[in-house]
Amino acid sequence: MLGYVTDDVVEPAAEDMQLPRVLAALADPNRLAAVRFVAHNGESWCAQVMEQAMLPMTKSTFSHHLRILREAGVLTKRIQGARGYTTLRKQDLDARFPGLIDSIIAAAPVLQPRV
Amino acid sequence: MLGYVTDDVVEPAAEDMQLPRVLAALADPNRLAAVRFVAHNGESWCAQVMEQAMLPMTKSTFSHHLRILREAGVLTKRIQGARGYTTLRKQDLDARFPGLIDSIIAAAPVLQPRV
DNA sequence: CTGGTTGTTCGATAACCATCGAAGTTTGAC
DNA sequence: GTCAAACTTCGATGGTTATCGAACAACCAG
Repeated sequence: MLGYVTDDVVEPAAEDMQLPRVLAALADPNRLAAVRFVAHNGESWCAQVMEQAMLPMTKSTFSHHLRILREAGVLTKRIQGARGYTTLRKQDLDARFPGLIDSIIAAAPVLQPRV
Repeated sequence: MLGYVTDDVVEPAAEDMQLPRVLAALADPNRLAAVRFVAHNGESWCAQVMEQAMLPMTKSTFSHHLRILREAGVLTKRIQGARGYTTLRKQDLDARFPGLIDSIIAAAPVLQPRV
C-alpha cells in the first residue's frame, strides 16, 4: 500500500486554487526557496530539497511547509517506498494563473549557501 | 505644507523591493481587492477604494493595509489637500518583477459586492 | 475660528503561524 | 524479526498580524 495512512492533505484541483492562498504559500522565504529548487531540479525527495536548498529548519517544520504548499496547490507529492517525491504543479498553475509561477520563479533570488 | 507629519512610511525603490514581502502584501484578500481596484480605476483616494471596493473594515484597519502595501512597494501615495491619493507602482513592479503584477491582476477574481 | 472631512497613530485583543522536540508510522535492508 | 531511514503528527511556545475604537493631526469651508 502506498502512502502514509495519516497523510490526509487535500491538494486542490486546478480550478479550485485560490490566489490569496497561493500567494501566501509563496510569501515565506523558505517555502519560496523550496519551490524554486523543485522548479529548477524537477521531482525531488524531501531530504534532497532541505539539504540542497539549505533550508535552516528541522524535518518537522519542513513537513509543515510542504503541507501548506500542497494545500495551496503549488506542489504535489508522490510516494515511492519510504520516500516522498515532490513536484511543482506547473501545468495546473499555468492553467489557473497564467504567467504567475513563471514570473515568481524568474524573480526569485539566486540561492545563497547558508553557513 | 504637504503630508501628515506623522506619516513616516518608507516606500522602497524598485531595486530594493523584496519578492516575499510583495507576495505577503498581496496574499491578503482585502489588500488584493484594493490593489485590483486601483489597478483598474487608476489613482484613487482612500475612501473611494474602501467604499467602491466594498472592503469590510474600518478606516484604521484600511490605513494599516495601505501601509503594508506601500512598504512592500506595491502602492504609492500622493497627498493633495486633505486627501491621500493612491496609485499602483506598475512601472517599478514591472521593472523589478517582470510579468508578476499583470498575472496577479489578471487572475484576481471579479469583485463581488458584499452585503 | 469652528466644524466637518480625511486619514493616521496608539493600545489592546484575538487569531494565526513558524518553529521545535518527542513520539509514531511506513518502508527497506540485513 | 530487528533496526535504521524518511517523514508525519502532536503539543507547546513565541512572534506576527488583522481588527477595532478612541484620540489625534491636517486640511477645507463657512
